[in-house]
Parts: sequence; C-alpha cells; structure tokens
Amino acid sequence: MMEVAELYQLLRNAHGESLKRGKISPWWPGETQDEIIIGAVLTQNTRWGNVEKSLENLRKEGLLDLRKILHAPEEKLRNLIRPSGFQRQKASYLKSVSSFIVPYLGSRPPPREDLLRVKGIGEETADSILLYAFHVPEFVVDAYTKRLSRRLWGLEGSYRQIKEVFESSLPRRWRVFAEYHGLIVEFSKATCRKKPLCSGCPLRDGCRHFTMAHNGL
DNA sequence: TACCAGGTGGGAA
DNA sequence: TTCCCACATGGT
Repeated sequence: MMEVAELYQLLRNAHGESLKRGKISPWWPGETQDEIIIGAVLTQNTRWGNVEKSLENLRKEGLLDLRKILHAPEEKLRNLIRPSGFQRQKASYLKSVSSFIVPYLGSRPPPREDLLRVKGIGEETADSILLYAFHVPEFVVDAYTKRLSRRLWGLEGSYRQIKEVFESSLPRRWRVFAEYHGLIVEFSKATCRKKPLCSGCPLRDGCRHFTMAHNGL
C-alpha cells in the first residue's frame, strides 16, 4: 500500500514542474497576498481559467487589492468577477473577507477559527488562504484530495479526518503542505475522472500517469 | 446537450 | 451531524 509520504515523492517526480509557478508560494499563482486570497474565493466551484479572467479584470481596475475592494461598489465588483460565476455571492464574500482580513495583511495570520466565521469562507478556502497566503501549515483538502484518498486508501471521512491523515503523515511544514496539495491537483487534472475507474486508471493498477510517476517520468 | 470546475450557506431530516 | 440544493459562468 502506497503511503502518504511516499506518494508525495512520486508526485514530485511526475509533476514537480508545476510547483515553479507562484511567487509567494509553490504552485498557487499570484504575486501578492491579496491576489491569492481573492483567487481562493473566486475559485470556489470554478475552473481556474475562469478565475484568471476575473483576476485580470480586477487588476485592470486596480482592484486586486483587498483594501480597495472594501470601498468598491458591489455592483462594479459583480461585473468584474462575472467570468468566474456566482458573482452575487462572491462579490459579497469578497467584501466580508476583506473587512475581516485587511488588518492581518503583511502581519500575522488570522486564527483559523475566526476565519471560519467569515461569510464565504469554509474549511477549504480557510486552509487555502492560511497556507498559500500566510504560510501557515494547514493541509488543504479539496475534491481532488478526497477522491484520491478514497481511491488509494479507501478514506471516506470528513474534511477534518482526511486533513488529519495528511498532516499526521508529513513533516508539519507549510512548504510541504503547499507542494503536496498542488501536486495532487495537477496529478488529478492529468488523470482519469471517470467512475468507476476506466480501464488502465492511474489510481489502481498501473494507470499510465501513475506508472509515469513511479518511473519518475 | 449534459456535465463539470481548486465550495459555501442555509434549511430539512 | 449529515444531506440536499441554489448559486452562474465557460469549456468540452
């Protein structure tokens, strides 16, 4: 049985290149804390390609900045973030997140339990923000992580249970957590999503990609 | 055409 | 606690 720590090395061999993007943290694109936090909200149930369009719209208007979002008209925000969908919810979320998090920017990270009380921030978004924008070692469990954990190890647990499995199996360092989560996303996007597993699926018996990872290709 | 994407909130059971 | 659904857009 493949162990958690062992898989990390395999994924690094296969998808390590993807870790180079991202200036503040491995993998997550973004040049500022603000950009990462805004992206974390906009990517909720949304393809990253659509998020990029919204981020670019905000950048052009000088609104890739949480302090400015705080004072921007909500309707303007809605129009700018339209490409990433859920614009009513997400414009509202960006406001609530901004007002909470601005005092922490460039300073200490916000406590996780406080972040979770903010409208629009669930466990995954909270951990993404803490990990990628503030470098706090909180493992991010997303749909890819859940699926991979289920297929590889039969894990069916809650968010916190799966998070605990990863965190207890790895050195508690933010960079390890950041890389690992990014690698899982890249690996998952490159492999089969069909249910039940298609023949030759990576995650069970010799998927092409998995074999590639094994061979360090 | 139908389904999916780096989820969350709110209500019902 | 857990399950279900609305929320919106763009790509395949």
